[in-house]
Amino acid sequence: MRNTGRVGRPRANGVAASRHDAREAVLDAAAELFTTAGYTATTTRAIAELAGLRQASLYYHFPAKEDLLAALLAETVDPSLAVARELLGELAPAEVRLWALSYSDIRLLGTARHNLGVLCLLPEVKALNLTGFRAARAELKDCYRALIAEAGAEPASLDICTSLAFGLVESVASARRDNPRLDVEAHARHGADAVLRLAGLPGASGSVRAAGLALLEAAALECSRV
Amino acid sequence: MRNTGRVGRPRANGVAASRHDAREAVLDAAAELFTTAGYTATTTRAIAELAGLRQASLYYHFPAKEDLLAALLAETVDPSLAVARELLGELAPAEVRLWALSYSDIRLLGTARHNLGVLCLLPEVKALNLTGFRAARAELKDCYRALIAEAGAEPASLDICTSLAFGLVESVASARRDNPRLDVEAHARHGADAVLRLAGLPGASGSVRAAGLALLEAAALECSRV
DNA sequence: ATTATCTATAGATCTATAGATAATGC
DNA sequence: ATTATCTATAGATCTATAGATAATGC
Repeated sequence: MRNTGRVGRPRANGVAASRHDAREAVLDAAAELFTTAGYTATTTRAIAELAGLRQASLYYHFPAKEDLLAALLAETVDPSLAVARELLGELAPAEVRLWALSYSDIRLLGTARHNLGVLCLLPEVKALNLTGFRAARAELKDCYRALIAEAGAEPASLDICTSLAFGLVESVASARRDNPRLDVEAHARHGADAVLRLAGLPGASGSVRAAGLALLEAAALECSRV
Repeated sequence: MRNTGRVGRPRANGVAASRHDAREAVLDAAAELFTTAGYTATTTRAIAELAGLRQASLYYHFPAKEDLLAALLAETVDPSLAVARELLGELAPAEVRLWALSYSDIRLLGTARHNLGVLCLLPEVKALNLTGFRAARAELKDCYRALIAEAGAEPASLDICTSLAFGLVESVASARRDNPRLDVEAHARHGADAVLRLAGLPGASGSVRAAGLALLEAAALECSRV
């Protein structure tokens, strides 16, 4: 063959893609299959087929199947963590920052391609040694804890409040799986309201919402998606 | 060998168990491994080893691996559904019944052996054809919806409220995995309070708690664990 | 005869590696 | 020479079945 414009042996299916695009296509296929069928239940052959190349060719882009999962998990938690770190340093009241963080996280999880949020809940994530992701998720949870504490919830139930808030936010992944046509924007607003209420804060007054949205927009934090 | 008191060829490891106990041991082993490693990642060999018999002997008790998962899922959702059906027929205010249902479900999920709640979140459950479980879980969710509606939440957000409440209740499974020493009783009380608050109900006053607990005790609903 | 197990294995995978190949780049 | 793929396959599973076996029950 001549002049496909790409180096390397052509694909069996004829499609040509840049190195970067090939990598993305593989990740995209893995995301779809991992989220719907599960990690172990998804074979490298199925991923390759969906991505348009042969099974063995995956290993040119990723050293092992586990690295696909690691890359996708990072893609899920890193943007959330970036927002959380920014918000921790802002001057707005803790209540407003907690609302903004909850809203932003629900939105990120709800709009990410292929419902990547469910990956966080896979047992394989705990069993495999995905240290980087686990540390990032723990740090994110700590941000919730810090904001809840600063907003003045009674300290006796701080851990429980944090668990409940974090669980509520992450549950958008289940909700989205149960109902793929979920109204993510509404879910995010009501969900963030709910986080304030369950933390025992007056919250959910229109002013907190407005301040939270303004805060995110000011810092252009919503666009920090990878 | 003579007089082990059990019919059938003795086990390789010498332990004798009744038919019923053998079945329970297999389910117990499957529960532990499915919840920690995942369904597909758990091999029938590993289950058998933990249960104390040979891989092929599983198939005397269950026709296929999938039936193990189905049995465990039923064990998880059936008690919750039984409570929900009872509560729908009670005369107490919807607010109290919603509190009681949330509290009871969080407690059931939080105290069940081996954190079976995480099974509901496995992608395999959606991919495989576990019709019975899926129907039961949908009915349970409908009970939440009915109680939230009856308690007077604004109808525009009924579906979202229901998703959030259901997600918050089920999230005890993640919380328990993150922290195995979780205080389930406290989590259940705060979680049920949180469900009322996120539904926009005044709730969480001591009187609702007391009435909810009394309602469960009166109907002896908490003991309906399989 | 019935029961509950066992041993052995068929048949179908699955992940990852080895090494060939078909492009472009120089 | 370098790059990105391919074909082929090693080696290790995994689920489920076939058929033997070692108890008790009658």
